Amino acid sequence: MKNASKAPQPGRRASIKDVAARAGVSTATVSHVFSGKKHVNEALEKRVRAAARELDYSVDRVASRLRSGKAKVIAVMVPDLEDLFLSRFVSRIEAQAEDSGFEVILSCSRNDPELERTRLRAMLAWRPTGLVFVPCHEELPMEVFRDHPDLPIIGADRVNPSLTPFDTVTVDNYGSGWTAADNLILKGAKKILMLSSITEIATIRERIRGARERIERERDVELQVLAVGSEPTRGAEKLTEWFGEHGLPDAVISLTNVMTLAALATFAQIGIEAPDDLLLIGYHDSLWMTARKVPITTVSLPIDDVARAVWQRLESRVAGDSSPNRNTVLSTTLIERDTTLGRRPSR
Amino acid sequence: MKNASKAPQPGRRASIKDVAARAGVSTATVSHVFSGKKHVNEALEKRVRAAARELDYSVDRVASRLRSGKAKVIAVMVPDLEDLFLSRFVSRIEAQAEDSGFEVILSCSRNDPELERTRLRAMLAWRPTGLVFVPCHEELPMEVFRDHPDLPIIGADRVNPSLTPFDTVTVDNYGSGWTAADNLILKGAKKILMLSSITEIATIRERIRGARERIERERDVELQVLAVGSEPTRGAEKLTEWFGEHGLPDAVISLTNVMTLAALATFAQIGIEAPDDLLLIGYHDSLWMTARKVPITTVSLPIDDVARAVWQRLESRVAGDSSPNRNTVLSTTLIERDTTLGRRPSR
DNA sequence: GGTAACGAATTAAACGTTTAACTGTCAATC
DNA sequence: GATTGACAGTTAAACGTTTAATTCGTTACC
Repeated sequence: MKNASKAPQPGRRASIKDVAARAGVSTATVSHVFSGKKHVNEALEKRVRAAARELDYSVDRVASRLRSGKAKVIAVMVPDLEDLFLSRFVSRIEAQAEDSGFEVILSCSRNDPELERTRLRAMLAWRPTGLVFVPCHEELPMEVFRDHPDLPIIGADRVNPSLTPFDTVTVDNYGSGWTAADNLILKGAKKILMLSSITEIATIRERIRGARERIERERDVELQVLAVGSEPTRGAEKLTEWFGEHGLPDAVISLTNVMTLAALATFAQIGIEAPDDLLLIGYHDSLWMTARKVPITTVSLPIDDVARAVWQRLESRVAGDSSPNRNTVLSTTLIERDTTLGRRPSR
Repeated sequence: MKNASKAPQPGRRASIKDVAARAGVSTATVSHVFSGKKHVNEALEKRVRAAARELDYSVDRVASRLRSGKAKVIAVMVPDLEDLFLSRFVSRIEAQAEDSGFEVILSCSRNDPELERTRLRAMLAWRPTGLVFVPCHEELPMEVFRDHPDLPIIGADRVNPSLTPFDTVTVDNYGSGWTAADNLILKGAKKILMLSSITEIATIRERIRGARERIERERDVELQVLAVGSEPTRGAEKLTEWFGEHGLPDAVISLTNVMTLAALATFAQIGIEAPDDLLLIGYHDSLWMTARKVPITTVSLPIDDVARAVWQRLESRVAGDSSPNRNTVLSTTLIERDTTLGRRPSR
């Protein structure tokens, strides 16, 4: 008879008590073995581990978190997981979190403030260590945060730093619009069209504002903005329509990836081509933009840097940093490719 | 003096006890108010809610889960979150989960079996209700699953149904390869090149096997396979090299999205074009493939259906369905566009 | 008026851990 | 050979909920 084997109830999972009983030690010792917080005799440790294996025991993090109050979990809330920027952002945050030993709980508000509120509430009920939050609306769900006064929160991307009572990391959308417009103006564009899905998103509005303020410095340049919804084929139709009414502009700035596709589809359909017939700048650089006969000039957003900065800030807050909120703004890069080249010699 | 207000400790979060004390009721009543499992007098309920609001109380799901044993949480493990298929898959699963009131914890193995093992262990320590698992390797981490014998698991996509002791939902990769090859053969292709990043992934191998078996039925058609790694520019170089050595094939089947980009980059660089100089079929239909002058023929993978089937299976398992494991295989669609058109009349 | 039946609220025992406080044991120090 | 300290292990009390069992009061019924 080698073990004081008290078999656990048939259906139940083995708990620390079962392991302790089987190994003939106290539950405290078992806990010490698995948490490594106190040294235990080698022979004992072996016995404990053996017992655990035989019972298919594994620590229940829920109980552990309840008692100790500590758990390495961060919550991530984004408005749209299909968005290229956001899905990559989530991927990066996830990687950093895991490398630092954090678990990730994920939620998506699908651009619905009401959903955002309820899902946020549900996530935070798990008492995560921190929250990475990309809001879907300027109106933040403050009552939810009020219920969690000590929760470190880092806002990212679609956030208005000046309205946000926590750290933020954003991209210089204003500057990117300015730069794009500036580039086109220098190439002699007089009539510029900005193409967006919707203009309700803060980041998009900033891009437009940047371009507009640059253009206001010129007397003979005009800026138009066309919002066509997020459906690319429908967008292409609307753009065609617009071209019919207003004539071809000198340049198009498409404010999202999908809008660039809509623009290209339109161009192909009505038989015009950048840079011969107009100039084109897209937003959010992506592999397919370079693998074409005429690679596309784009504004590249520093996703990886945003993720890094967010994580860094979060780790520092979690570690107890209580300095005033900081707004980190990262700048974009205009990657100049063929669609903004000077007109090519021969057509 | 309207309330027996016993203020909670300064730093501490308010617990159910604090709320109970402040509202002058028992903790059970507070619990009933928030869980809705038992009716409580309207006036009392009001008092409880008021007290909760004043104390910024919200239920601690961790404690609740510990006591009740129930929690609606599902774990999701995928090998790569930047992959278009997988990130969309995760998005869909997440949406379905949330709609059914489940929380999602997410982890990414980054194609590393060791990471997969440890992260899986960490996730499952939270005792989720179910697991959606896209493995990174044929060798499944069975010991981890052994520790959680009652956990419903659904394997998806990169999984070999015949080696898997749980439900699976996969795509008919074999059939897709067969169909693609068949299509090209009917158009007279004699020399077909399959372009992949790596051939270690089960799904990729199946696609190749499908094409190979179709081609073996012909006496005068040959199939070559070229693996060029997952870096697109490096891939383009290798492909150029290959063209130099072996001459142009009649058709290229690029087995991933990124490989399609590598192929297009190569074509652009050496000045050839589909379908004039060779035919091209890509995998994984994506918006940018249609918004070109010559839209690309692709094998479309039914991601949304996969996600739906996975979720359906999971819900049924969670509900107690103990029927034998089922392997669901969804078929792909070849969307024929311009890159496999018969040679165009004029060049 | 007595009792049965019911509903609403309370009591107190869990759930599976961690951990402060405690008990031995053994070796080192004077 | 007492005293001290260090170390290894145990005891038992939490952590914040849920919930079975219980109490109490009210109403309904004969």
